[in-house]
This record gives sequence, structure tokens and C-alpha cells, in this order.
Amino acid sequence: MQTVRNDIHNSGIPVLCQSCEARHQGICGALTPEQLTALSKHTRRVRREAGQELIADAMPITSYANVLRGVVKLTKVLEDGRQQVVGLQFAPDLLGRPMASESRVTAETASDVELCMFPKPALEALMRDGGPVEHRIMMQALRELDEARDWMVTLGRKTAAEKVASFLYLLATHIDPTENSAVAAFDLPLSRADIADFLGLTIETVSRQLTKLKADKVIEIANYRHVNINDLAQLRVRCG
Amino acid sequence: MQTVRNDIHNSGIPVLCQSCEARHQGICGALTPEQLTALSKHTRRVRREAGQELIADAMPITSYANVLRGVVKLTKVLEDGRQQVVGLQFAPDLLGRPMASESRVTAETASDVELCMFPKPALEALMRDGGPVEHRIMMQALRELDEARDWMVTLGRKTAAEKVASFLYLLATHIDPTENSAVAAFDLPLSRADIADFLGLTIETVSRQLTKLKADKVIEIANYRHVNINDLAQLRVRCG
DNA sequence: CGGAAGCTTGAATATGCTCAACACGGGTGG
DNA sequence: CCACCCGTGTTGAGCATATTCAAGCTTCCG
Repeated sequence: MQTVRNDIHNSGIPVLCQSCEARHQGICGALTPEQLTALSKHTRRVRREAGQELIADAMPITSYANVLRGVVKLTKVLEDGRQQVVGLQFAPDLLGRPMASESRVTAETASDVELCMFPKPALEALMRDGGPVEHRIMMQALRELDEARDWMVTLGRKTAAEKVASFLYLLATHIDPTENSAVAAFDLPLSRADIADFLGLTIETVSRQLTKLKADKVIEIANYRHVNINDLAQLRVRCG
Repeated sequence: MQTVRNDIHNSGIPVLCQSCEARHQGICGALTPEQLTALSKHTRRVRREAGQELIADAMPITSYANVLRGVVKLTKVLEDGRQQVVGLQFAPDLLGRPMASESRVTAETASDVELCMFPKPALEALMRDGGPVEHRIMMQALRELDEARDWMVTLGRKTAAEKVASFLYLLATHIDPTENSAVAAFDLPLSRADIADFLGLTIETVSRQLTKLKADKVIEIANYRHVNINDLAQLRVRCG
């Protein structure tokens, strides 16, 4: 054992993880090199294109995954087919409900996505002793809870115009959180149908409100998907 | 050491805690007798009548509390005064956002409430080493996240009639979770205004929908607050 | 070029909101 | 004891916002 490297840097860290953007974030940031090595024996790097189902509601969870790139949407459906997006996950979020045998949501790729998957028992082993891994998972749960509650205000109390503005503002502040500028530009990771399901609106209403924001020169839209926000402060005002 | 008791029962447990209904639940259920004794030196049992503010949004958190009796509502407001209830807490929930310096919500008593309060550092000391306390807090956060996401479906995709039915169904299944009967009876812990803020409706709409459920013989209401549910299955169907 | 999927636009409709009046119950004071 | 008031809840009429239904437009891709 330990015939392996303690070379210069990244000593003992699996090759795959060395180049991983999520290496120091999410769950992996809480692992010792030894734990990382153990975990990496079970991991699988996976790409999925947009529109694929990753986890089905009410089905047993067999594996967890870190989101490395792209956007995953968490949805719930009523019996008659009405759908609600209840969360969006970006890198380096952990995908999968910890401490439960069954999922409580459907997880689908909203854009092309890259994942680092690992079997359920591998994560559970790391959590068993409590400690830093459990701590990170708790922190993610608390953050997601804050986000869910913020969104409940949008769903329950905002007008259609405010909902759409809030959605764009959310993306602008999440997609590139480093920038702190007055403008923003990005590709919408969600279709109009997904946006509607996120906002509790119809696709027609979403479309009309986007058109209105465009007419009011608050945003520009190219190719249906690419958004330029000219005045982030103006957009903020329209969030209610 | 261990000079101390292995007497009969409840050995070494503070008197106040011995008679506490939450003793084996919530945070306290994760504590050793020693930890419980240490914590109990800082706790204060408090009663608050309905309508009192417990924690203000965006204000520093100075203490946490266990809910022992009654209902606490968590709310958020928009600048123009529109309000949304984003969560309800029952015994034995922990009140207060762990791992944050400021609250992200306003907490108010919805009914008369009994709390067991303790200062922020006391809980943080118990969490420091990770372990069972942190585990319980994580479990509560995950449960609240599931509940918040369930409620997002109600807010975003259900009709007014379905929202009111869902609210009554939620209470019926939460207030006395032991019973598993076809009927239920309870006092509404929330005013019409609070119910409206929970459901993203106006008080008039809530009132009309309650009247409709009454006219359809699904529920009875006495004294505005006392509700009899005659047919829980029928109510369930109306939840959408 | 044709077809399909995704998006936009328009007109008619319905659902829930606003505004207003009224009912009920509990407390206070003459 | 009754009169009054105030907070809370109900009911009604008219209205506004978002939905529904239907048609047409882009873009992408074979």
C-alpha cells in the first residue's frame, strides 16, 4: 500500500479528480485524499443530453451524482399531468435525496449535463461517521431550503411580469456569480415550457412577458435562447 | 468518573426535561444526559400568545428554540407588503436557521405557543463536533425541504379550491398523525388572513372555498375555527 | 424543400381579485 | 342588561389578469 506517489502536488489524489472543477467544492471538498481515492474507485463520469430523466419520482435511489456542468431540473407532477419545477441544480450540487430510500422528485437534465455518479452505498459510507461530509450535505439542504422559500414568495404572490423578471434575475445572478456588473448575458438553460412550469404559468404567458421586457428595452433576445440584460437594476425593480 | 448514577430511570436528566414532551424528539433526543444537563442550564421555557413576532427577517439570530406546543408561521414579505407564509412549524421542530448569522424569514406565533429557548452558542457548541445533533438538524432541513417542494406544487399549479382542500388535508394529517381514520376534527391554528398568505390567495377567496366545501358536505365549521372533516378521502380527491 | 418542434401572437373566456356592504361574536361601558 | 364598537369573517357585483384555444411564424434538420 501507498506504493503510490507523494510527488509534488495533489499527492495521492486520483487523476480523474485532479482535473475536476468540483474537486474542492461540494461533497468532494470535504474528503481526505484517502477518502477521495476510495470513492473514485466507484465513480463514473457521465454525459447526458438535454431532456433525459435521471431519477424518477417515488423510485428507489440507487446512486448519487455531483453535477459538474449544465442544469438539472427537479419536478413534481399531479395526477392529471400538471407539472411544477421545484428546483434547479447547478455545479457542484449533489443530486439525489440523502437519507431516503425513495426520491421525492423527478430529476431531468434541462441542458446538456455532465455528472460524476457514484453508488448509494459509497456516499453512505462517507456519511456514516458524521463529520465533514454530512456537514456539507446539511449546508446544501439548508441553502436549498432558503432558495425554495424564496421561490414560494414568487409563486404565491408575484404577478406574471414579476415572475418572469425574477426568473431572469435568478439566472443572471446564478450563472456567473463572479461578475458583479450592471449587465449580463447568457443562454437560457430552460425551454419556454420548463420556464412556465418553474413559474406556475403557461408558455403563452411566459412568451408574452418576455416580449414585453424586450419591447421595454430591458432585455434583448437572440435566437429564442440567448438573453442580453442591458440594465440589471431595471430588471431587479421589476421583480416586485 | 462515572461516579454518577445508574439508578433507575431518567438518571441524571434535568427535572425540567423529564416532563418535557419533546425530550426524546427533535434536538434533545440526540443528546446524552450530560449534554442535556449542560444545555438545560441555559434554557428558558417561554409562552407566547398568538400574533407575537419571534424572529425578524434579516436580523441577527441570538437564540434558537424548540417548539413544544402550538404553531409557528414563517413568513416573507415583499417591499409593497405582499406576504407569503413559507412554512409552518409544529412541535418538536427547531426554530431558527442553523449555521447562519441572520434569519432569512420572519417567525411569528400563529397560535398560543410554548417554546424552550436557548442561546445560539449553546446549540453551536453541541453541533461543533458534528455527530448526532448535526444529524438531527440535517434531517429536519431535509424534511422541511421536501415539504417546501410539495407546497410549491400547490402554490404554482393548483386552483383555489384545490389549494384550500390541500391546506385542510395538510392539517388533518399533521395535527394528529397517530390517527389514521376516515374523519378528523381540529381547530384551525391560522386566521383566514394567514391561510390566504399560506395559499397565495385573498381572504375572500379562502372564505368562499371554505363555504363551498361546507355546502358540499365535505367539512363542517363551527365558530369559524373548529373544523370537522367528515370524509377525508373525499377531501383528498379535491386536492388535485 | 418539407416537416416538425418550439415559439409568438391574437381573441375570447374564466378564475380569482378588488371594492363594498353586511354579519357575527366578544368585550367594554353606560 | 343592553348598546355600542371593533376585529374577524362572509357574501355579492364588477373587473383584471392569466388561461384557453387557435393560427401563424422561426429555426433546425433531414
